[in-house]
Amino acid sequence: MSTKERRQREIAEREQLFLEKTHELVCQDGLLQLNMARIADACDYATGTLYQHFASKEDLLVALLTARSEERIVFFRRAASWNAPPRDRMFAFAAADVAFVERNPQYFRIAQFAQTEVVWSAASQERRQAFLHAMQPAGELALGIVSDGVRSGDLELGDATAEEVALGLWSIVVGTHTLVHAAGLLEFFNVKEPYRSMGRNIHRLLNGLGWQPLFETCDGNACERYAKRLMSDVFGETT
Amino acid sequence: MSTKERRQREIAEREQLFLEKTHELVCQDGLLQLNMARIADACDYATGTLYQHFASKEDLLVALLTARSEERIVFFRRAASWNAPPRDRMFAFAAADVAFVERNPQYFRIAQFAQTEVVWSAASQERRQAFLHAMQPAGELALGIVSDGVRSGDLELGDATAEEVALGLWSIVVGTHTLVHAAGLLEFFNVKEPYRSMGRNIHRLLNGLGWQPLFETCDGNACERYAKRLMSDVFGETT
DNA sequence: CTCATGATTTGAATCTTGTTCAAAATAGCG
DNA sequence: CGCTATTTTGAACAAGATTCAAATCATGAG
Repeated sequence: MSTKERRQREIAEREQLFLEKTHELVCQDGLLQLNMARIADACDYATGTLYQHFASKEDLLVALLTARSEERIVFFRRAASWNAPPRDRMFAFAAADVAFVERNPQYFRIAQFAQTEVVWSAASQERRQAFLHAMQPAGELALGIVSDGVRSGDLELGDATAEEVALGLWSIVVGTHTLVHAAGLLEFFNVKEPYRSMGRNIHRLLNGLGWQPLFETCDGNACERYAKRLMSDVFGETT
Repeated sequence: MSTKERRQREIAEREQLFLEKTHELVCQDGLLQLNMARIADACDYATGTLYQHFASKEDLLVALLTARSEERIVFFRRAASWNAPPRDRMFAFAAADVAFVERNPQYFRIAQFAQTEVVWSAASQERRQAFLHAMQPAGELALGIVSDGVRSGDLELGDATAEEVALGLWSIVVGTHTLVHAAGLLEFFNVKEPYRSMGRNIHRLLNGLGWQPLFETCDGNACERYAKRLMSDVFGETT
């Protein structure tokens, strides 16, 4: 039935609209002010209609995260497909998430909130699953870079697994985001330029893995230049 | 006035009671079920009385975190005062937080939730400040270990700062906690035994810093033995 | 001991916001 | 053009955070 298909499309479009407006509202007034009635209002629909798409507010938040994740994956993809040695691509991969979060500060806020037990467990199974699937390419890309490193002979895993290496970077990035976003925390502990420090610590971790070519972190200027070049080469003009 | 002092003490005691019962309720029924009326009820006080201590639910959560932080600091302190080379103490420091969180799974849940923008910004300035001050010893201990490393000649900072080194460990630990607590995430990405991987990655980071004596992470069994010994030596019997 | 006064406590009332569902509107179809 | 099924609506409901007027209690003077 073509009418059925049209209907399907209309519903999908409306869901997009809801998600986009929600994103707008969050950007505008913050997560704190977000409420279901306001979202429905902003889209000129009744609250009930909103609930035909999302089982709960939590569900909507996870869906929003999923929708916006494609954009995040674009950054990862760009880092992974950089024409550079695997070690640089691995570093770029971590930098990709910093670049993304810096351009989308509210994304991390929502992610942090949505992945909280209270919110996460209140979202529907399907939405959570959809989020994980949306993130899957990121995992695959990361593991791909590690295998490239092994294949090219730059990296010897020994007893480690590719997942372990990826987890190392991932946890540094997630942890740094978390600390950066906890207002007042890093200032209190006298940490300046956390992302710059993060970059150097990632270099150290990769050095510690023996991933060739090793990178000299003692020279602050060199680190600086490296980061600059990477950012312009990989995340340069587009978007 | 002695009566005034007694009153003061009584109020402080009541605040303790509120915090303890809240903690109990969270452990029992989870953060999701927590509500102000129930807390007041469980303590045989009216809701209004609860609000004389805490400006809001968020305020109470941050206060709870602060109260329980002393216990967390105990773990850090034990690691920092371990009779071992600075590098081992640094490693133990990170392990301390894992040991603490494993024994207090709900602490991290609350911390994660409370440090979310939504909750954190809804707590009062004073409570947030108090939390940061409660955490201060942890920062000082960490920096102390780094300086010990430098003083003993095991570590050369070069252009790095002690804060940067501490941030590296801190972000790995926080990041790993976060990933571990996001239900289903690590399973989905096929990561097994995240804390074990975290330990090895921390060794690699410290190796990458050139912090002597370097630790060979290629031998999985050696890592295992090291972690075992550390746990029993440092967090052995007590508590 | 008694009463006046101020501080504290109480819990019902209020307000906000997420969620539901009966009624109204709409669409599809013979 | 009706008839029926589906969708949309938004007022009603529920849950829980927060407030505040009234009640209670503590203190101290007379």
